[in-house]
Order: sequence, then structure tokens, then C-alpha cells
Amino acid sequence: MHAHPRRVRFESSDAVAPHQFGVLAQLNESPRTPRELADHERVSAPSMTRTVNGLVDRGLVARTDDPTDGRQVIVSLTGEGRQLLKDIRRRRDAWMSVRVSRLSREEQDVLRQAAVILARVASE
Amino acid sequence: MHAHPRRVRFESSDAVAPHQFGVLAQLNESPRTPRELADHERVSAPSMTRTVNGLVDRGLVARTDDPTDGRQVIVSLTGEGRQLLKDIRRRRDAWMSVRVSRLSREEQDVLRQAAVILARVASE
DNA sequence: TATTGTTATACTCTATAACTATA
DNA sequence: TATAGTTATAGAGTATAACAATA
Repeated sequence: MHAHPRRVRFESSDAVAPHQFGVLAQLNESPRTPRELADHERVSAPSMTRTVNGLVDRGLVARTDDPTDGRQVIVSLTGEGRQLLKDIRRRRDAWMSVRVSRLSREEQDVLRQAAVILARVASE
Repeated sequence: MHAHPRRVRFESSDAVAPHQFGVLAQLNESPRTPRELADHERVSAPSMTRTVNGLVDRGLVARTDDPTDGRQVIVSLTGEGRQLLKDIRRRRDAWMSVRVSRLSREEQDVLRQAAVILARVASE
């Protein structure tokens, strides 16, 4: 509480479970209500309450009251949560980059084209 | 217990969880010990005990004693388990076939090539 | 002693039902 | 009444530790 705030992040575990990562990624787009988070992740409201609680306890997200509707709360990323998401993505990208970089240019093109096709199929 | 045995299968739920499907698929290759199943699925031995119990309860697999090593047991598919696995795969293939069949010949080629590349990357 | 498998126990994520507060 | 969120409770998956039986 008195010195190197970055040490805290680097010393703590960066691990987040898949369902937590999904919430962080959503909140990186914009703040959301628990209802919106639950619908997007296709889990029940109580499950999302639990997930959000865990992220709040870790200081990665924060709850604030909706100023216009007293029933709702707004969940948003903290600076720490945003930084953690960024770190995780950087690490994942690095992991994949190494493997893709070993492929030939033609192979990389095939993967790029396949990604486009699969994205279209998945959205049907 | 007196007539249409197939009715039983068609009336019962075909749903199997992913970790159960993995075990059925392994056993379709050949019978295995719980130890082998656990190692392959990368779960602990007690978890595999539980999974096998569930499959035994549903009549999809059976335990038999190893004749040469009294410590080991052998888990194998029942006829019902083999048939269920076959049905699930047929349904999955049908689902994917419909989507792939809507693609052009070129797009299908791209996916085939990508699958080969990704399989190689994944096995590195 | 080492190995195989199970039982005991606990933690996490999931769900549905019931409850509170607000619209 | 309907909606948003939480709490209560239970089910299914995971794990580690401890145990029994056998090699």
C-alpha cells in the first residue's frame, strides 16, 4: 500500500478461468449489467453473480449503481482488470505467433482463409 | 425386458458430457484400464473412477477383472455403449456435413488443407 | 515398497427456487 | 405485476489425501 503498485500485479497469479476471461473481454468493449453478461455467456443470473463476485474480490471489475434504474447495477473493468486482459491477450498472441511464424507463407494464407470461412459458418 | 430392445435406446437420452464422450471414444479403440483412461483424458484417477461409475450405471461400459494382475480392472464398451457412440458421431457428422455442403468446392478445399496444418501445429 | 483402484473430503462452476428492491 | 439482482441450496465435475488389495 506504500510502494510499487505494479509489483502487486506481477506477483499475483494472472490465471483466469475461461468463464472469467469471457466477462473481462465483454467489459473491455463497454460496461454491462449482470443480465447482459449472463445472456451473452449463456449462463444463469446466479452464476454470473458468482463470477462477478470473484472478479470483484480480485479487484478486476467494479459494481456501480445505475443512476436511472435502481434495480440495475453496472459492472465495469478496473484499471487492473483492463491491464490483466491486455497481458493475457499479449501472451496468447505470442504463443500463437511463434507457431504460425514457423509455417510457410502459403500455409499461413490457408489458415487466414479458413478462419474467414469458419467465422461465416459459425455465424449462420 | 421382453420386447423391443432398441426402444430402450431411442427412449433414453443420448446426451453424454464431453468427458464421457472421450472415454467412450477411447474404449471404442480397445478396452483400457482406468489408469490409461485417466492419463489420456488428463484427469486424476478418482475423477476417472467417478466417470466410469456413471457410464457403468447407464450400461454403456462394463468393468471386468484383469486375469493376470489382480490390482487392475479392465473397462470396455457394452453393445449399448458402442451403439450410442455410433449414433452420436453420425449425428455430429450430419450437422457438419450440412454446413460444409453449402460451401463451394474451393472453400471445402481450404478447410481440408487448414485441418492438416492445424493438426500438425497441435502435435508439435 | 510400489502400483492400481477406490473412498473420503473439499472446492468450483453450474442450475433452479425463493427472496428483496425497484419500476 | 414484472424485472434485476442476490441468496439458498443442490448437482456434477474437478482435485488431493488416505486407504485396501495385489505385485
